[in-house]
Amino acid sequence: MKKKITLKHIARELGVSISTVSKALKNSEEIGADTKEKVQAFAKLYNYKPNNIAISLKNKRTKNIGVIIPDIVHHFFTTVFRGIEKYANAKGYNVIVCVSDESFDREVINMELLANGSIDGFIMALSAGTQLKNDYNHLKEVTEQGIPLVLFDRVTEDIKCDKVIINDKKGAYNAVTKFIKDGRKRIAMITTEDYFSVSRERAAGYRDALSDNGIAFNEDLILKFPSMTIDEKVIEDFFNREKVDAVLSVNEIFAIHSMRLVQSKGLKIPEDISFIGFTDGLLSKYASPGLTAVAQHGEHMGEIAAEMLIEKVESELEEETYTTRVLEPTIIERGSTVN
Amino acid sequence: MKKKITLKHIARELGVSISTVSKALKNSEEIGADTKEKVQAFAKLYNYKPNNIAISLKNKRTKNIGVIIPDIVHHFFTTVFRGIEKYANAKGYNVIVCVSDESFDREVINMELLANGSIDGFIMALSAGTQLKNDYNHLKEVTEQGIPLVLFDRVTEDIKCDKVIINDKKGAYNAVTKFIKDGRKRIAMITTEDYFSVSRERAAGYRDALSDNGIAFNEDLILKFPSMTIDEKVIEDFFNREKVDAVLSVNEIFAIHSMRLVQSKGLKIPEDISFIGFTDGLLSKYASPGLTAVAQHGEHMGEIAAEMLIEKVESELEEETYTTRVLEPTIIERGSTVN
DNA sequence: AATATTACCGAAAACGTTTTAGTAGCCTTC
DNA sequence: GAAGGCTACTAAAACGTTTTCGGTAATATT
Repeated sequence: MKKKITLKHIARELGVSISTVSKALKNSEEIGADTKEKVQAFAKLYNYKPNNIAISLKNKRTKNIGVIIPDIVHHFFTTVFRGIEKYANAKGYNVIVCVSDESFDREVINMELLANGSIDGFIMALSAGTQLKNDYNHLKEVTEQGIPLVLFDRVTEDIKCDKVIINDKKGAYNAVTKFIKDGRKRIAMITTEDYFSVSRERAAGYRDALSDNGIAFNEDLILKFPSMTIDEKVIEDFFNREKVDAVLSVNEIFAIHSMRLVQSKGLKIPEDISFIGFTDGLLSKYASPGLTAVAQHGEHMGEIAAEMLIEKVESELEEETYTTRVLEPTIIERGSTVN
Repeated sequence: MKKKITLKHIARELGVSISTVSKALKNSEEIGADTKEKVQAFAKLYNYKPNNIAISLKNKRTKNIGVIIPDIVHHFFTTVFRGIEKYANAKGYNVIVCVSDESFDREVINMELLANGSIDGFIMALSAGTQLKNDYNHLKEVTEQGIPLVLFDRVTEDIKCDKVIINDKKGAYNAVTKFIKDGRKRIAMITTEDYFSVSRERAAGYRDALSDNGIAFNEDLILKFPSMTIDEKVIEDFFNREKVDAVLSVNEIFAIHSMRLVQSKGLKIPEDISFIGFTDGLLSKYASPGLTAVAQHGEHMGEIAAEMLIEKVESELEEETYTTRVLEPTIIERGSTVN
């Protein structure tokens, strides 16, 4: 087993001091040409690579960024993650991921763990538990320590930091407007409880689009699920009870389930009823018919988040200016709506 | 901004030595009760948390494990990752993820980056590029340095290390056997080129099942794609040319595409043609009809990989015994096959 | 009263690196 | 021939811990 070689080993072997070796490897002007050559050759021969941990301790910079997301088996989050990873990697940063599993406690634990020197900054989307509890002290602590933080997608007004979100309201607004243009009258919305910031925004867009087009808001056309899990029965009851000709869903799963259900009842998509779902994921693409989707551009969002974070990490001055980047959603039209 | 407090600060503030503070916080017997109390109270008040980096440098243990996967926006890999993260987290480890993007070069770069002290061990699935190039020197270097390595799913015989795979051959064998039991005669296989270890195994299982049941292998019924991307036209030609009544696909995407195609040609699933796909992901679940799938139990695989790795990391002795865990695949029956 | 024991605490090294502040030795220069 | 200026190097501190080894009182033992 070849053990890792250090500056000390090289110094001893070559009969010079550690500082000489360090400088020689950095091609410092202070060191004579022959010594430099000797050291560099030796280092190459023994494949010397500086120890990251020691450098981190010295510079108080880890070149790691911490990402905390509610779930990793989730198309949107992985897409954002890919953007983060890509950008960070290109800038020489590594990414440490922790999954909060939608739990407040796990979010707090993971944050505290990473905040003790392991990372230079955080990128995160709030867990459901945290949004429900509405407790952001763990975020506050971190920012007060001067650790940069970027929130994406699931954000909160309560914390002053950089944020990047998509214009969920506008996404919903555009989707509903499209339905109306297509002549739809009874437009339903399938959503979750309001403690998700995104659900709130989308609901607002839905209402605005209706009222801007002179359609009365009808509470009966809103189907709310308490969590991300679906109750097949509830969906069935809803579609048996209400006559709807268009459905806006806050996620793919709800949309796909509903589509299958109405199809099994003999309705034709998009002739009898059309669908638009949030998040342009695999399911939307491969459903039959394809599900028209509000694309959230996760990868781009991730890149921007990483860019904002690294910018803050590398800027020495601690300005207290925080910006929120709002990305524009786009509608990807597929077979579930008339084009 | 509250800066992080260190042992030195506490020591100076309380007029004791650093070692005393360190020991007091560990509740050492060497320290007097009143001093301990004083130190602990002060530490709690100022929310002292030891610096992870310093501890890592001291112990030569980072409590980080490096995961390198070909793609993160991929259901199977994220599932495995969830298993890894769960187990590792429970054991007090963090996970650093790097994405090779199926590229040999990026796999090498990421490995070298992490191998310089950032992690205690690796868990990885080989990139397509690496398998194609058949060059495993970067893995060899790492293992020679005594850094534990666990390969999963996409593995190689050329490296001596712990591995965890599913019995791909048996998965394919069982799937094909099921087709035959259901009375299918012309069983096609949609796969990728052979340099993926998994594709090779699955092809072997396919052939074995045929021959064990006295069905002649027919090269014409094998559709091979050079990569993960699909050419719609090629699929169409294939199904126009060959009359098949069952299809085994090495992944979901190929299967879903084919299903949509044959459905558009008026064939009924599963009456006229049945389908089984590898990887029990979202698409299989939500396709119509649902796609019968060979489940790979990714999360379990991830847990096992993490368990094997941490076991090696924490065992001082460097035994040279490596084991390969083979997980059994199971078939999840859905509407794409007759039950 | 001399010695042994205990309780409590501190100094210092170590992990591997970077960087500041020197310090030799040699060469100019007037 | 002394002052100054280079060149080429080294010592040592620092980052924040942990841990070993001592050391010094106070107390206990003979």
